[in-house]
Amino acid sequence: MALSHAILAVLSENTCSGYDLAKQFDGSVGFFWKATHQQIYRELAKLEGKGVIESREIEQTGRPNKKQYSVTESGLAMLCDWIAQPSPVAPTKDELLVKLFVGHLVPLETMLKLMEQQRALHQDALKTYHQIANQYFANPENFSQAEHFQYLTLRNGIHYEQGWLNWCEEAIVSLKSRSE
Amino acid sequence: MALSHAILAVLSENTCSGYDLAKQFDGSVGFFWKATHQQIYRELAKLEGKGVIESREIEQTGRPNKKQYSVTESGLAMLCDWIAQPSPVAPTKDELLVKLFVGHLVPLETMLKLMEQQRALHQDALKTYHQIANQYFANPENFSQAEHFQYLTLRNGIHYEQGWLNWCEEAIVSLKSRSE
DNA sequence: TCACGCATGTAATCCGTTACATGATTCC
DNA sequence: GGAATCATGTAACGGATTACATGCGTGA
Repeated sequence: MALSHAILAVLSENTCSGYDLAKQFDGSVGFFWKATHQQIYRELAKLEGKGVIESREIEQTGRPNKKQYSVTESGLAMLCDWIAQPSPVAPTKDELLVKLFVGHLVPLETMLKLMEQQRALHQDALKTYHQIANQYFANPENFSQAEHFQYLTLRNGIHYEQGWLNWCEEAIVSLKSRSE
Repeated sequence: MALSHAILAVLSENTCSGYDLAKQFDGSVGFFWKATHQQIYRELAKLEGKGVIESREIEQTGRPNKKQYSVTESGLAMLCDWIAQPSPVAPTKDELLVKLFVGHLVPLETMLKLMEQQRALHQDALKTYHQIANQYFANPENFSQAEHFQYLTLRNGIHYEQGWLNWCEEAIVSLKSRSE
């Protein structure tokens, strides 16, 4: 159910095509909600059927025409209703932790290698987030309200990645010290 | 694909029934991989078909008989192979962050209420994790290898929840200060 | 007596993933 | 000439969710 709301959310910011949406779900919003273009096109058709979004064909020269979607009044009402509902904590599904849970089944080096790979991935992610912060959110004094909210989601990502990095460090040290 | 591996992982620790598995996926392992009993029964049937697990009927008096599953040699090999493969970072899907992303659409109080609810949920989770640490992992010196690995997954949960709490604090303060 | 725990399952629906498909333009 | 970008979709499959279904035993 939540993909539909995520699409409404993105469309409420800037009306755009399925293709444009797919790109946003592979950056910005994609940091906390992923979707492929196939999911998006299917969902757009459904949402238009319900009347919460509407489309108009945009003629283009040189490139294929596109359908630009926008949120209707009833769609916006639906979105705001949804926002106000309490949200449960997002359940985690983490493959690495499943592996670690039975880490004693493989050589310690194998497990250490996995952990170091994971650490590198989280380092990259953190670096990306810091770059975004410097590029788009350099001066918090001048934020619009919308920017302020988006900045808070970025801060979440930074806390999250930093937390993972701290844990990776701790766990790697702990595994190494135990092997001696 | 990963549910099958998670089931193999749990079964490799202690051979048990679908019902018992379902309970574990609603505690311990469930902290990083959720599954309902329907998913589990379906997957068990598939895994038995492939020959990576096998079952034997346990007669019981007073309560329904149960099928006890255990991992076969080929199943264990498959599990160890899987563990050694590199794992990508688990993608996050977080409803609250989608809401926050378009938080300017609703009154600030609504958003603040959501954030405070979320903070309370993460406080509870952190408390639970600390209790588990005190109950089951009180003296790290005497850990078996298996316990050590499981302790590391618990430490991950603690880092994760603490990170979220820190962010909630920061975000709530930031939202409140901006409203003045 | 009524709810809860034990134990297993079917059925329907929905969501997510992967592959396939088309066709123009632009950049190297 | 070939790859990448823009733009939209179909088809098939598999994973996840929710509801429905059964039936015995135990304890409040």
